Parts: sequence; structure tokens; C-alpha cells
Amino acid sequence: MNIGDIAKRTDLPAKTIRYYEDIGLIRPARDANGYRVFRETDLHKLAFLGRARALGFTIEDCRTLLALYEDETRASADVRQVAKEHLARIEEKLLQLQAMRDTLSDLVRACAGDNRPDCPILKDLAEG
Amino acid sequence: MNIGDIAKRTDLPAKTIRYYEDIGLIRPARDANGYRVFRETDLHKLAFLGRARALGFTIEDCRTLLALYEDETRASADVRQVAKEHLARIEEKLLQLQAMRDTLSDLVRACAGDNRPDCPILKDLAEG
DNA sequence: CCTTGACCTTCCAGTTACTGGAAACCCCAT
DNA sequence: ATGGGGTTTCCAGTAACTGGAAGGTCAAGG
Repeated sequence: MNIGDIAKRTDLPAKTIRYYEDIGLIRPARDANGYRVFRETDLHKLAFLGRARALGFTIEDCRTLLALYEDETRASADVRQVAKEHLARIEEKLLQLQAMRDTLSDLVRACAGDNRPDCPILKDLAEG
Repeated sequence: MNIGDIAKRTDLPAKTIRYYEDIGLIRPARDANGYRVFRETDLHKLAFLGRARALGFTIEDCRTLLALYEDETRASADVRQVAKEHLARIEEKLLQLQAMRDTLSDLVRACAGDNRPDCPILKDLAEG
């Protein structure tokens, strides 16, 4: 299969797939004409990567997870550790975003939003 | 005041302050020796920027907000609009992150995390 | 006067994970 | 042979800094 077919089947842009090859996540074969040739294993890996990325894992996490996936002698503890650390990063980000949302929605609510210049949003930004 | 003093007082890295000058957010004066000289207005602007960034506004939003802040004839509706759009982006991000967290915490909970290879996390990534 | 250390300056490169675009090659159908 | 749709590589740009190198400045101490 060529890159376009794979792009459709994995729902990843062809650009992204080439990028994943560039950084060594996949190693598709090459046809005589230079075109990439994807086999089932490439397809599986890309689907795996797509799902891992959708869960927010970094590319480096993905590399680790893919290596663990292919290592039949892995310890599930290692996988769990990667996921736990990622989860912790997400929880932290969530707290940050929730705090931002709370402040922002207060400010937006407090602002008249008319054509007068007085604005609690700017006031807050200016005075802390 | 020199950049180091301002960095302490605004709690922004000196690097960041130079960067903000580079991209035209501030225009500190210069001393005969080439050192940046910050006045009260610069200090206020940087504090404003620090708070806006802490609320997650993009640099371009900050530029807009700063312009509105300095425009005595602004309409608060314009400020509110910027904040509302930003709030919407945050809400969306929150939903994404919450979904990730839910899935991830399920997976982490389901994984034994021992030295056996069987792992629901990898299984999920591999099979969707 | 000299040195030392803490400042400050500019400039360049690297970060994350792609994305857009140009120039050129390949393949198939008319 | 020509047109359209694939594909290739390579280069640049994104957001918002951050790190580091090479070098100028300044005040204090000997």
C-alpha cells in the first residue's frame, strides 16, 4: 500500500506519516520507484501511534510505548509507569486550565460588554 | 531600573522580557551604555502581560488586550469578545483533557503493573 | 591600576509535532 | 503526448520561549 491508502486507513495525514518515518517511529519499505510501501505491521504501528497521540502521549512516550509493545518480555509495570506519569501531567494541566476557566468566566460575566470603556477584565489584568 | 530588577519585580525571566521587546510588546528606553532602562509604565505593562499570559491568553491576544488597555476610547465589548473566545478555547481543551484523563485513569487502573507482559494499556492502544 | 564577579548586550540554535509549499518525478488513462 | 493525480525531497514556518556563547560594563576590593 502507498502512503495515500495508509493515510486514509489510519486517518493520519500523509505528512505526519512521513514525519514519523523521519524520526524513526516506522520503517516502511521502498518500491523500485522510490515510493514507500506499507505492510500490515506498518499499518498497525501507525494505528497504535494515532491512538497513543490521541491520548496525548508525547512522541517520545510513543517511542517508548511502541518499544514496549514490541518487546514480548516487557513488564507491564513499565507501561503503567509511562501512563501514570502522563496522567499526572494531564491532571496538572487540568487544574491549571480549570483555574483559568474559573477566573475568566468570572471576568467575562462581570464585564458589561457594551461600548463604554470601563472593563473589569482590563482592570484585573492591570491591577492583579 | 535595569532588566534584572524588573525581572525580579514582575517575576518574568529577563529572557522573556527581551523577547517581549523583540516582538514589540514593550519599548524600554536605553541607557548610554546600551542597557535597557525600564520606567514605571514598562513595569505596569509587563505585569499586565504576565497576568494575561497566566490566564493563558496568546501573545497576539496580549497584544490586542494591551492596545485596548491603552485606548481610552475602547468599548468593553471588544475586550469581552477576546476573553470569551479565549474562554471557549479553554473549555474545549478542558473537554479534551478530561476525556484523556478518564480513559487513561481507566487504563492505569486496569493494568496490574507487575513484571508480567500482559497489559491492558498496550492492548487498548493496539486494538482501539 | 587591576582584577573579579555580577551584571548586561546580541545572536544563534533548539524545543514540539507537525504543516504548507515548491520543484520534480511517476503512473495511468485518454 | 498530455493531463491529472499520485508521490518524492527539502526548506521554512508555527508558539513562546529557553539555553548558551562571546563579549561589553560596572562597582568593589587589593
